[in-house]
Amino acid sequence: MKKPTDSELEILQVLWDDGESTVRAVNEKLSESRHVGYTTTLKLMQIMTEKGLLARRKEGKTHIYSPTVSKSSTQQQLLSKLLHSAFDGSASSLVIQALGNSKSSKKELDEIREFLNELDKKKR
Amino acid sequence: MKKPTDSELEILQVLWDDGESTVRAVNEKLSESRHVGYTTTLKLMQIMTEKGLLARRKEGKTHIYSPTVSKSSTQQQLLSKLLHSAFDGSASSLVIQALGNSKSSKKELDEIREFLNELDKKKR
DNA sequence: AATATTTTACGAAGATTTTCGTAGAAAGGC
DNA sequence: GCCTTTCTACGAAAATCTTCGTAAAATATT
Repeated sequence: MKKPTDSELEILQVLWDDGESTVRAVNEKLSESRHVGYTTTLKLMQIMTEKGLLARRKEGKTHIYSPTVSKSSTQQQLLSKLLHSAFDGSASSLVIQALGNSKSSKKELDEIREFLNELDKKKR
Repeated sequence: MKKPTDSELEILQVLWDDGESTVRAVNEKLSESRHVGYTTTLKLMQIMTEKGLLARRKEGKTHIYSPTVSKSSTQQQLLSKLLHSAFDGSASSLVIQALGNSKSSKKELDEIREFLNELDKKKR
């Protein structure tokens, strides 16, 4: 499956957050942060359906769209792309960069430590 | 500064690895992994110079190019973009995804743990 | 000096992504 | 039923990114 474009990702985010939605609903959500015409959103969602990123069913006169790809698998895909294109495939250097420049809370850092321990367990 | 495109990033990688280089050298490096015409690389590097991503000086008849942006700041830029577009700004979830799907060595994991401890120290 | 090679500059084609106008179909209100 | 609103389909313009052909300038070779 091909990587979603930036605009496509925006739409996926809305659908992951809100669940299946009409074009109108998605467009209104997007319009909160920037101007975007209704038919622009419509066209993108039609294209995404052709590509297989979205599925739709008809309800009355409108279509209701839902994602066919999961959030985590998409995140994985984008992350893996970045890992190889910008970090020479070194996950640890990516992770350290990510942590270095983000003000993560103590709680989040503990969460990560916990995760590291589990990984270790599996390794042993 | 605008995010480099995929092709631009490839070129930056060569220059970060090898240091300042001619178009020919960059093109040869790129050609190791995929076919790409000499003038294609030339054109891209000219555009990157216009954009301010590269600088060049003349030596004899050829130009010698060098990056004006650092690898780490570019990584940071791309990471931050991904963080917000795909991970709702949650660095910990990005990090956990990154670790979960990469087979990092014990040593790398320890490196990360070490980094977490330093972050904690600074937090206190 | 004539010829060949290398490099640059330019422009434009091709591909992809993003945007929206227009027309027509579908539904609802009067 | 007729008018208004909402939605879809289509096509194409605009923007960005990628690719390369061609020609001219600079240099090297013989």
